[in-house]
Amino acid sequence: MSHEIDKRGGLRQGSGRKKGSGKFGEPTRVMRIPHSKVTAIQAWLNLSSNKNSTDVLDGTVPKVGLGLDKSNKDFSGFGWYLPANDVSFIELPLYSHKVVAGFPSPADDYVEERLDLNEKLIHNKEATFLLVVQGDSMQNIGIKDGDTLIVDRSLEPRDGKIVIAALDGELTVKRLSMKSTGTWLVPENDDYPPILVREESDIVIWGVVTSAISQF
Amino acid sequence: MSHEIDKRGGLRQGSGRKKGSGKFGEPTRVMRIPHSKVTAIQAWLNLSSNKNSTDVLDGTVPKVGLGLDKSNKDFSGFGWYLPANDVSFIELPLYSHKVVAGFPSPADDYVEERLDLNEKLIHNKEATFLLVVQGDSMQNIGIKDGDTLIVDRSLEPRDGKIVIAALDGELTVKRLSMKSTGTWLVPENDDYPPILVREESDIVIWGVVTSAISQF
DNA sequence: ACTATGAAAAGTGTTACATAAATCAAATGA
DNA sequence: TCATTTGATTTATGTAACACTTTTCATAGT
Repeated sequence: MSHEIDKRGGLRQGSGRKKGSGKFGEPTRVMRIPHSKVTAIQAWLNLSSNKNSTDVLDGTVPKVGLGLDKSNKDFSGFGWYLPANDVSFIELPLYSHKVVAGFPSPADDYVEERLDLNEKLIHNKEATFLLVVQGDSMQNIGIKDGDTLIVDRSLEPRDGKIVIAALDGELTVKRLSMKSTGTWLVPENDDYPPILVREESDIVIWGVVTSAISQF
Repeated sequence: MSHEIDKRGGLRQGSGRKKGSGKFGEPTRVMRIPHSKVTAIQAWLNLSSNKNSTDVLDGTVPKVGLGLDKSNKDFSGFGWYLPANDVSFIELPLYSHKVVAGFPSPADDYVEERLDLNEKLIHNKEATFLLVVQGDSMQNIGIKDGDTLIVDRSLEPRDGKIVIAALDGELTVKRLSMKSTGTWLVPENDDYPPILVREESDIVIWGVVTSAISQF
């Protein structure tokens, strides 16, 4: 005769571990990572899974209607932070065009203003990094191959802004365009087509380009 | 009777794919990554897979991710402006906390080296000044109305350099061209003609343009 | 009512596996 | 002879599978 089977457990609704209860709070997937970056990525993952960390960027994180999920919140991780060195100050004379119509010398009274390039170009040094452009997809607005971009990740990506976007694992610089037709990443070069950002697209906005520097 | 077995191949020394011939140039391991960070990490790995480069400013555009859907032909690649500590990170196979500090993080503690834009852009502080462009005569090389130019008076104006020239009392930015036909000030805009600098012209070269800055 | 027990559902790190790509040497062909 | 083809060999790479672990809930037992 059959002895009593333990009736504990059994199929029941709502049992089991809850989704999102892991240390990342979201689903995961496996990726192959080169050894030299394993430690760095682990550190980053630990950083962002640390809830009480005083993330400088909290609160200034862009919210975009890009079909992005809450992954937006974790902007904290990437980009090389190269804040301006606050020790060294170089003040430069700035001549307005009308003034230099004459022949002033840098030492004379025609100097209207002196400024520090760091102050002029970097407004939020903790959230600013630089990168170098390769490619010509933005040449119409003067961003050329080899130019250095100053990127501020604390600025909200708005319609019309030049943004750095990681789309399906590739970094691009494009103009963000939010139309009734959807959200687009628009090159400034007629040889390249605009890219429609679909709902299911895997996209992360890394920051807003505030300046482009060409060196001759 | 046994027919002839193909004798091609067979065990041999040194055959096969070489170690380090993958896109990362080093061994890899699998890691579990939260979905929200997959794109960012992919982008970062693509950026950093410029193996042989020790050039601080260089960066190569990633090739194809194998098996990955990389439909996006339209791209502008980037090179990072790599700070010194990142070079160390690449060259030294250490996993100390110091090295991980090269990994981008919003926390100030993780920034080892700060970049000074003044140092990057200005080489001779005493002889350098800024001015703001008016007009579009140099738009072909990305110098646009409103851009800020960094001008070094200590550099010698040579053929091909972008210079600030005062010609007959008027200040212009042009490319200096010294040909057998004479000395020319050449606009980078087809709507404007090159200007021949005659013997009797009243011309002073104010300096050589080293950088142009566009702000968005 | 309170605790203990065990099944269920999800998380996590690692291994395994199926191709893909790269490389070399023998075989083949010009 | 010398270049090309062929196929084995080796490493690379993305994903599936696995062996746990952890969390959660329903029921049993006290």
